[in-house]
Amino acid sequence: MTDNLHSKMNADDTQTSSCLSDSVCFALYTAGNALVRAYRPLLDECGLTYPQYLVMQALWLNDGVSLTQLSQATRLDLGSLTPIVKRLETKELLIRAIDAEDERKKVIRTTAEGLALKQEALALKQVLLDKVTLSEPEIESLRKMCMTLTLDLNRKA
Amino acid sequence: MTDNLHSKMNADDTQTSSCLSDSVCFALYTAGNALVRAYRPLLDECGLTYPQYLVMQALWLNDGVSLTQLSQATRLDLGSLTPIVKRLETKELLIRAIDAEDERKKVIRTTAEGLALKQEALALKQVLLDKVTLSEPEIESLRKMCMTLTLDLNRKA
DNA sequence: CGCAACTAGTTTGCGCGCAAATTAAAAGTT
DNA sequence: AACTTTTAATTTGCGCGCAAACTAGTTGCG
Repeated sequence: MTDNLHSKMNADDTQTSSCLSDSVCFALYTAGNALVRAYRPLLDECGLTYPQYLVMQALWLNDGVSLTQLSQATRLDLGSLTPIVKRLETKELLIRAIDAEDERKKVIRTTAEGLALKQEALALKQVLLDKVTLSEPEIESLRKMCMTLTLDLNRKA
Repeated sequence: MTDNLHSKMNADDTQTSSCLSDSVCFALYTAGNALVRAYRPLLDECGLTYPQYLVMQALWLNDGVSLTQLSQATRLDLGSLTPIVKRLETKELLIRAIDAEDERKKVIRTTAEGLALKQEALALKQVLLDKVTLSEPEIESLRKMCMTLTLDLNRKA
């Protein structure tokens, strides 16, 4: 095991508080980066980045939504989402139309080409899953704790 | 609870494999983003970004190392690290010297100013920790699973 | 010695992630 | 109807994260 930021904790770490808390931040940050990095070569085959993949997933579940709705579904910032969706439109995987009811809103709809990508893209999960040594209950527990953490950190108070 | 990408899973999710696997990716990615976002206003007081904070932490633990060693400690890419370290040098929190033994290597050393930041910066952890509703064992479990996942995903085979 | 192979670090290019400022349309107010 | 306020989306600026190309020392090997 190569030694990283937190693999060895000396005595005075207890002094500057638990050290656990920050260690988990480092671990989480690193795991997130590793995830996107691992997904990249797989998604390259589909011509997608990971955030773009998230957007397509959201649309496969729920098509014809506004940008704001898409932002809530993917938890991506609107300012991040606009260029991502534009790139997906350039790739002709979706279309951005103006909502007739409310001209501020856009209606995002997958194209046939975008829909066609669904089976291929969703199959990639298994490739990554096969590399992971965690058990299914552990993975589910990890997922739940990540979601709890996200909610906790997003809370204003 | 606002509905996001994976909070509702319909029947045919089981068809396109477990859906668990991908849900955990989404959760992990989102939690990582939430973490950095939550840290930002706190670290602003120290004039640091989260990756810059990681680098300083690594140096507080182990000063006078090469860029490559720093890359291993923080698990940050060398290409990411170079500009980060340069910015920290601009802020006069560290100094980049050339290793006399091997002129390819740089020796990164914290300044007095960089060291002075340690107590202030490490205290910020507690602020974030206070927002989190997970128990200490859960946090430790989360940390371990993230590290396992990182190792798994970085494995070549 | 001379030269190929390797290593440490930098640079480049692209796509985020997000805060802040901006634009334009809708809703509320008097 | 004329205004303020709110909302939806875009734009701008900056700092990553990383693959790929590059530069410049170092090592290995005949």
